[in-house]
Amino acid sequence: MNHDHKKIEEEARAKWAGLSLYECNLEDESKDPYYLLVEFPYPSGDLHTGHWYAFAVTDIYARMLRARGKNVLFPIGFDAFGLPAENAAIRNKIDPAEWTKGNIERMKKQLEAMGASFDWSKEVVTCDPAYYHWTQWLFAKLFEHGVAERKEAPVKWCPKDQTVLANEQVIDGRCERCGTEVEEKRLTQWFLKITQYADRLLKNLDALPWREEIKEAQRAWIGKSEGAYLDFKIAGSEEKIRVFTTRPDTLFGVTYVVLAPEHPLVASMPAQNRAEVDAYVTQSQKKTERERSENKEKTGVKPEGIAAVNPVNGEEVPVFVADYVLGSYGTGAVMAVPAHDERDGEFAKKYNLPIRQVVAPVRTDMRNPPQEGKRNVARYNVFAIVRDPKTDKYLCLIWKHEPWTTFITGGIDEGEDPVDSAKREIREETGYRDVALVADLGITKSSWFASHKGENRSATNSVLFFELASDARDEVSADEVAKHEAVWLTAEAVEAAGMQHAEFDVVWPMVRRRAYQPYTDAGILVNSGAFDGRESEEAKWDVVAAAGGERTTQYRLRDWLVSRQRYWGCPIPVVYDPAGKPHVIPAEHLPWLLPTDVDFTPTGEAPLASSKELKERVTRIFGEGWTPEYDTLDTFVDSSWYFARYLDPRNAEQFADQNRMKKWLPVDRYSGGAEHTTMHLLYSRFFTMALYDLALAPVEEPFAERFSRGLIMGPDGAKMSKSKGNVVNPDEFAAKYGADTVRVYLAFIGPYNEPGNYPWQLDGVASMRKFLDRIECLVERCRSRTSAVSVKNFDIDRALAMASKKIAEDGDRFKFNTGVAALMSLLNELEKLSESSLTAFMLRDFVIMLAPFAPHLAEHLWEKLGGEGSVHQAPWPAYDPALLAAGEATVVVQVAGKRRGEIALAPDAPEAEALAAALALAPVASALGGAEPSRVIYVPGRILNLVP
RNA sequence: GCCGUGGUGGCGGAAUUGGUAUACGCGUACGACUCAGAAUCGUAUCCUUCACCGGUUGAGGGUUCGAGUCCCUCCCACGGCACCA
Repeated sequence: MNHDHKKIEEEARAKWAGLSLYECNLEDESKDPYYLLVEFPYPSGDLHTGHWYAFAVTDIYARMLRARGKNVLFPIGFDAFGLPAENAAIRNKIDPAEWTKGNIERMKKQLEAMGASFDWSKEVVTCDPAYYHWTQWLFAKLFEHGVAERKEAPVKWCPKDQTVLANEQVIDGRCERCGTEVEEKRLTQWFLKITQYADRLLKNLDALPWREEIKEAQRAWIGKSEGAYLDFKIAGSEEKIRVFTTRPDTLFGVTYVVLAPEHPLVASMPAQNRAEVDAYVTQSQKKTERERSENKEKTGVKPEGIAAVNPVNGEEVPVFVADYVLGSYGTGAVMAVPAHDERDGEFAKKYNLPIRQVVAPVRTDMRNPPQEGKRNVARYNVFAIVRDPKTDKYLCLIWKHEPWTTFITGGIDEGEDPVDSAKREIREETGYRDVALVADLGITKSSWFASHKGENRSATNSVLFFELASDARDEVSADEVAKHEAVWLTAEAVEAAGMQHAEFDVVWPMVRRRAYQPYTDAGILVNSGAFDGRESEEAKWDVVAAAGGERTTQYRLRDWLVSRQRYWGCPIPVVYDPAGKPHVIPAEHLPWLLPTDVDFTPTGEAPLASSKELKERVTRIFGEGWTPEYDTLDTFVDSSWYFARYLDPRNAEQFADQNRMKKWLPVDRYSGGAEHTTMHLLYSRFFTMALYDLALAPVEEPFAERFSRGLIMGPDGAKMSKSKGNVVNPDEFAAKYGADTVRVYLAFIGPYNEPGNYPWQLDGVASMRKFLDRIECLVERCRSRTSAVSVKNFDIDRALAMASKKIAEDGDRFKFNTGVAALMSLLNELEKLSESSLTAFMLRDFVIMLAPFAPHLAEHLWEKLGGEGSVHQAPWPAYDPALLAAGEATVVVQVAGKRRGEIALAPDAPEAEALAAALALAPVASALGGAEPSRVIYVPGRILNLVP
């Protein structure tokens, strides 16, 4: 341990405080603006490794960009509303505001000790009335334009705490606070209509240069599906059931219709067994989220006397009520097609409902594809699979003049029943005459080239599964014996044989389960009246038209429920008139302050309802009979626009100045945790888009780039947790080794541009301290460290130029690990120099490049080296680009792609020169064996490959 | 189950466009300094071999003068979604 990090850190902090180095002048036109944003923290009280990783490493980039001449906005604030403050208040009887304020003060000190170069003059705190004033104002704007609305909806309810929970407060179907299983309740709540923006939120993703996994997570969250509404009349009634389907092509396969228990028709339809239906509905509504997800066994009830009419063919089918259909998606009703949908298939099996196949899988035998110019013959075949239950083997034919193994197949004669013709073929080809049909596996279509007949076959196959009833066997004709031999194969042998059936992949899983399995892919329509023979994908919209349906698009995304029956949040700026109609609070009464005379022990009512002051305030301002809104806003609303407020945090007239937003938005780079790639990111995008439509924001998309960082694990490689006892407190390491050591360690641990997991390794931290000590030692060793005399050293100048380029480029890619590695390599080079050839010039360049990573030590060394002002005001080392290309390059010589040697050449040496030098190498000559290379591949400066 | 991302030494990882695989660091071994230890410094460290040769980026195949990188099949890990019709 060499340098005194405590003293160095204190001195550096004192120096920076006097220079106000990090305050961004938003109006500065002399430099390029760059908005670097990192997710603001919740003020929980103490910084943990996650905070260090988030802020210290992002700070490296902020400092790097400043040195590279950008006008960097690197702001910070606190996402200060939320449950922990309220829970602390309930537990310890303290004011959530006081609790939060104390935590913020403590965290500010820690952030400062980290060496983070945040611009504190832009600080925002979401629980500050000066901030939530504008959260409320924006909510009012959204309400005025119909983006916010009040409606009844199912919500999660904790029966013990007597309160509504946010989705994220429900963990495995239980309340995160008390562990009670949550229930669903219908309540009237405030929503933001994010679904109106679903399509734009989806489409814009294509153009955003974000990692695919982030975009895919958002796409999945939005969950777009295209389909149609179809109306099924209820027989003998004017009522109809509207269903949503993405597979109208399977309409002829509908054998029943299902309503969700919540569907309005369920209560009103004249079911003969009304009591039974009601009992089912009550029972399924009592089911907790947990029970529904744990037990996927399908249940349902059939309202007797009710039938639905298939709009395409007038067929009457039964109706069921079942909770495998969700009330909140589509129309809350589905047409069930058990032949082509897994869930319907499962339900139909349990309730013994008919399964009607209407889509036939189509396969082409790729080993014998149909040949052009050959006759096409359509056939109607049987395809019989026979299993012997005693031995669990399958009856197969090994062909004698063809390289085939097959099941038993054959043509169906005119007017013959497929089962009869299968039995006939089995008897003729193998002699077995006593087989029993076990399952009809449906219809397939296949085509191949029948080489023994010289024609293309296009077959419709009836696939039938039999079991051998007895070994009784007839004589097989000599003709058949000449063609193939009948053998019994185990399942493994069948799979290994590579059966000569194009549809084997579809049929075989059904055989193994001895039953038809729903076929969910596209194919050719069968049993579909006028649509028979058409491709399912192509015909689907024609079926919709024939059924009088309507094309439509559905989304998985629901409207955003923003009401919370909580105290510590932004009050929803709404009051109700004596008739109960909501009105937004006029702008002159904003901020609509959170009352302080509130009892926030959970009682089942929103805590604000206990405030006398709030009621009096409403009466005073709006009059007798007017009542307050008692709910507060989801904290995700607070954080959906904070990046705009950073641009103008003290503005009392507007949420942010339009010109500043024009100049600074979108955010250039947003760094955050992988856990926020769906909700927070989507909500922020939605907010920005909605404000854009209201001409309140200049951009549709708030974030040009988004980077998700990884997670720091405990030293044992497992996720840090108190119960595992592997929690690392970074402040202890900062105290022992210095903040710079922790910063460099976190930068070096792995790439910052991907969400991996990195263990906190004790030896690794110590080795970073060693690295910093070596740097200090080197500076001490430099005799002429304050000298202004520059001594040319070609190799070192080139090494500095390469490091300057590489570290900057790696920073742009958020790869600080390789940036640190470049500094280490450079240090290795510099350490090799004698004391006399070591100059202050090269060391100053080195220290400037070190400064983003180790800001305190770099400042200290900068002073030792006689640097002017602060190292954090020094420009990033410039270099002559010619230096990078200068000198000799190593060209690798390969013979037939194998490395045989290397030659030193000018980067622009001609091929002839390279070839001559290469042939002079003994290993190259011997590898060529004296022969002339037939081909020469030369990439100047890189490689010379000789192909014999 | 579906979608996405990834798989490289004992460990964290590097290889930016298809062009020297294993940079940088940890660990380990040996050596120097020391009465001794700690710290520090030096050397070695993918496998095989005394050395040359040969082999190696989850497994197998393909494209190419050349593949960690591109294509196909499979295995494994992590992340997201999941009764969404």
